[in-house]
Amino acid sequence: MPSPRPLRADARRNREALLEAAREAFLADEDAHVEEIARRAGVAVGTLYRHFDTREALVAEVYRQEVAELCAAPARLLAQHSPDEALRAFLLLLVEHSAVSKGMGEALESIMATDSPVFDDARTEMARALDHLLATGAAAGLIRDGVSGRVVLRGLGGICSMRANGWQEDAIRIATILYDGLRHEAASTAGSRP
Amino acid sequence: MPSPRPLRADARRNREALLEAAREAFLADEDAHVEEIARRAGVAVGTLYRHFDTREALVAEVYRQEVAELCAAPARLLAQHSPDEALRAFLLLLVEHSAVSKGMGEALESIMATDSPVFDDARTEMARALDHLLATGAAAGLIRDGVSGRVVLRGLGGICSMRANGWQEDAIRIATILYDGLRHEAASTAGSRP
DNA sequence: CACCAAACGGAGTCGGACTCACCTTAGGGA
DNA sequence: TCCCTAAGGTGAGTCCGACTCCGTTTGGTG
Repeated sequence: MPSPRPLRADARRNREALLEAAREAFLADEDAHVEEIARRAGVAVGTLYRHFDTREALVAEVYRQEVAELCAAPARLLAQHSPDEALRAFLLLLVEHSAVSKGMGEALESIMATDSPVFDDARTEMARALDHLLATGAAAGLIRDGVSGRVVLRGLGGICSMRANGWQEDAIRIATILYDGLRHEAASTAGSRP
Repeated sequence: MPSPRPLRADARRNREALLEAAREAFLADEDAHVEEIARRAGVAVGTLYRHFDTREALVAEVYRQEVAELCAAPARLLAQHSPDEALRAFLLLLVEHSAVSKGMGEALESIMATDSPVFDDARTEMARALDHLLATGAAAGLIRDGVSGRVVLRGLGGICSMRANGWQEDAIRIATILYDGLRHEAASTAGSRP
């Protein structure tokens, strides 16, 4: 049940090459074609499709790795800052990450917009990481409670799906507004917790 | 310079039919094919392409009309409620509008994500409408100042680009958080105004 | 080193958006 | 009323990208 077969050496190498090529391609050009990615990886399209069912599956895998990296951030930030500072830092980190890799925004967007099982793990992991951050803050009375990581994650989707000019300043402002909204123990409530 | 030629009667009729067919098609099925839209309108694809350069141009026009409708809302709400209540009502109205027409979310997303001149008018109009709302609120001391309609609009993009299950409750919560963040005269600031 | 299942290559299929050469018709003028 | 003509309509065909399929190659095992 764990792994039926260990994957042949050349296959593993090609898989790696494809992921790397895809990452590069997506960073350079948002809608890179499968042929182009395969070429970069030095394989034929058939090989690409042996490893990834569809173009989207490849995209998903690349972004899953990216997201996993981001998921480690909240715990690290909590170790270094107060919970509310950690929250703010995380929001801004996310904006920065989006700036570095334009592809990232699309990833979050997809993660949010689909029910695809491909993204479920990433979503869950990220939500858990954020839950930790929010719960710690709420326990300290610094952040409003009753807000789940999943909800905040969706708010972030809006930040990262923007690619028009001047988006980055706007993203920082939105992150700040969200942060203030979360920190502020609101007079208004939004119904039962999600 | 106003209009070079007045457009023949049958052409105008077909144009209307296409827009109507497209609206229906997009409401029913997010990625309706051009053939399908043409069929619904009772014309051939060639006719569709005589009126709209690309599929996207057609989408843009349909959504431009939708957006124009939403743009009228802030002024109306201000006439009936206090500025902060009007703001909250508008945010929730937007969520509701998204619920009714799934296509709407994609529209806002596109409006935000592209620099396409197609959407410039809609964006500007909407931003102006929101500016009015925000400025009125700020003047009354009910809403933080220094926030432009454009910025809030981008925050809304996040609300409306969500289509996963349970999105609507989450959208309402995010709208509320944004609202609280905007109303709250923040201790923190987000740099100079955008 | 012989074998064979796993992996690879790449021409071919398929499904969309879009085009273009020809046909149809609204509507203005004689 | 009936041409005449340019605006408008048609739909088979092109193009282009994701994806498939089967003949060929190769890692790794006895």
